[in-house]
Amino acid sequence: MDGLEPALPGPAARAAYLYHVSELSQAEVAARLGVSRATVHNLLREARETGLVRVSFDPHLLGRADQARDLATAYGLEQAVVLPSDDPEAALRAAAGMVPELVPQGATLGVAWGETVYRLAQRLPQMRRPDLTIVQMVGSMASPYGFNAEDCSTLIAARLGAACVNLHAPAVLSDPSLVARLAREPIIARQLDTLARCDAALFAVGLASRESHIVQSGVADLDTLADYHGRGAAGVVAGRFIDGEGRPMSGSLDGRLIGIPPEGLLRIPRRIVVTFGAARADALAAALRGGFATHLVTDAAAAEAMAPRLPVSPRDAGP
Amino acid sequence: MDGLEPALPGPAARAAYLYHVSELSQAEVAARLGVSRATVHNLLREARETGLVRVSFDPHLLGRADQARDLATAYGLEQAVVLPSDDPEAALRAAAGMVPELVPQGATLGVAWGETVYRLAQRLPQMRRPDLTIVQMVGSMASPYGFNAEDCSTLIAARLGAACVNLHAPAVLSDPSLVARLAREPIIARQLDTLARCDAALFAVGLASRESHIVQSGVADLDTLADYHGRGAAGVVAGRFIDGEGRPMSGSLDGRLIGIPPEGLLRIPRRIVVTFGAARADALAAALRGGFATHLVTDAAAAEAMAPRLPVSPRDAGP
DNA sequence: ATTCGGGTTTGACAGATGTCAAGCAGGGAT
DNA sequence: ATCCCTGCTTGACATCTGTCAAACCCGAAT
Repeated sequence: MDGLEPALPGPAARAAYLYHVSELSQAEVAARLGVSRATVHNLLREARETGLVRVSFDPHLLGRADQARDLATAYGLEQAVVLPSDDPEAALRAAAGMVPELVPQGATLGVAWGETVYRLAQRLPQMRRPDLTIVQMVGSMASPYGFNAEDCSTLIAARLGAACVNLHAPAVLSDPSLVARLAREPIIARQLDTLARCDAALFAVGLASRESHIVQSGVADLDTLADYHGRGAAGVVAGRFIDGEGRPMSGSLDGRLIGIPPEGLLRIPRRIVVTFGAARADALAAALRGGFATHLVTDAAAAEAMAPRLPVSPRDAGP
Repeated sequence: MDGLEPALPGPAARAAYLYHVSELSQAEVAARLGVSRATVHNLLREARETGLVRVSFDPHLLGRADQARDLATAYGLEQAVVLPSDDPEAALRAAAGMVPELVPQGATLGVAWGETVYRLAQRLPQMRRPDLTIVQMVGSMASPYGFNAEDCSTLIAARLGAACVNLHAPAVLSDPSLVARLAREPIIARQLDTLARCDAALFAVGLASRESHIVQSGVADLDTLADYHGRGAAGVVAGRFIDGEGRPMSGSLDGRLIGIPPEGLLRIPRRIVVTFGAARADALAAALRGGFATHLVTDAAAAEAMAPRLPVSPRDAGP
């Protein structure tokens, strides 16, 4: 795990150093390296893509600092970041850029899966953090989106240069007794045990609607959805329905899911939630009320749509 | 300490977001912001200078990885980085870029002073790390270089956005008994106490020659220097002469210096040494032999000049 | 020996960026 | 009211950068 060095990209590193640190122009770098300018350009692109050089962005000074503070105080978050909504793609990239900074040194990071998490994962910067371990928090399902459950954790681990522990089990079974037996299997038990020891978790809040990945991927069928929805389901967190107050709901899925249980999730000390869009504002607000997040990354649209629902005095700041 | 927000540079942040994250061209950003392209360019410069956006550089993949590994194993360092020597200015910038990453979260960082540390400090990226506390490890002296002792710690703290504790005492006094009395003064005692609790230290290795800042600033006069030098002084660490094996030397300065003592320095768990140039190779090697560093940033010139002096088998790596 | 195919490098162009002197706005002094 | 000074903004130019099709290289297959 330490022996296989990832084949250092010598010329790219040299070019990147001369360009970014020595502040030579691409033409000057080309002259020193004895190649063409175009090649230098390609080397620099490579250096960026492999994470050798990185442009990072301080999210705190993004203008929406006031909204972020309001959210953080209202829901007792350690930290909240509100990104501009005008360009969803950019917001996702910005979120991807800051998530790694929210994961502490040496942490074991549990990740859920879903469209948001997957799209975030795709945009994570390439890093080298062998100190991290990524573990899949929710069992797998074949997914209609072109990604499947394992891909989320695997991709995140690959991007972050971290180790990866996948949960080799389906997300849902038809019979609680089978779940119980499976959970006693040593391989699965060990993985569930790792989950209980996570230092951090990364997940999104899903919708309790037929567009939700939990429905699309078949974890819940339409009847199940209708049942939970009829009883007030406000959203989905790590594969579990929650009500408007963020309480995990019981129902026909009880005992049939393989993955971290809500109380286990809540025991993880750092819980990073990434969720965008006004459409998800209600679900997000419910999850926050349930205390699922300690760190939140969202966008202005969601933040504004949540504002009327702030639990207490939204702003008591001075003039 | 938390109330005075540092006046968020709204337009700069907005421009930086649109440019770096949304990946618009400067012209497009200008159109959206209703200003000229040149202004956008200025805003982007400002964003870079204030640390809002930052280009960071992975130092591990810099090509000299083999030399770095040799040094690390030879001297039992946790981490060593060897930068190219062809452009000293660039090496200093690169070092400045990586030093903040070597300082752990929430640490109290002791800093020595001298030309290297000061020049490094000037090139540190602008950050916001209120979790850090910078403390001056060595007493002050009027300095002939245009910087004085306090400037090092103050500048480092300012750059890093950290708190700062300065040592309000001279580096050297004529009489040990006066030092002892001064050290019992509550104000000084408290500061020395903070020093004993540092989580990390940053310093350079100085030369035991008349060019050394320790001589130039008057901590040691020429006679003192001649004495220590005659008895085999190989370098200076945090204001104290060390011999070729890195042992602190006794002499006429005994008991007359105010600042962290060598054994106190060695008790700090993370000791970051930054020293460049073949001329300092001997001094650096001595300091490393004395175990003063856990983390080293140096250049190829110094590394090569040190190579013959490696304590044991320099390279036993494969083909 | 020759051909083929993949990947890399190059040259040239279109477009983006950095620079700088001139222009402009706002505030303080006369 | 006018002037001047300072600091920000602008337009225009010179340079630098990104792109892409054509050229090239090299190993594998015929």
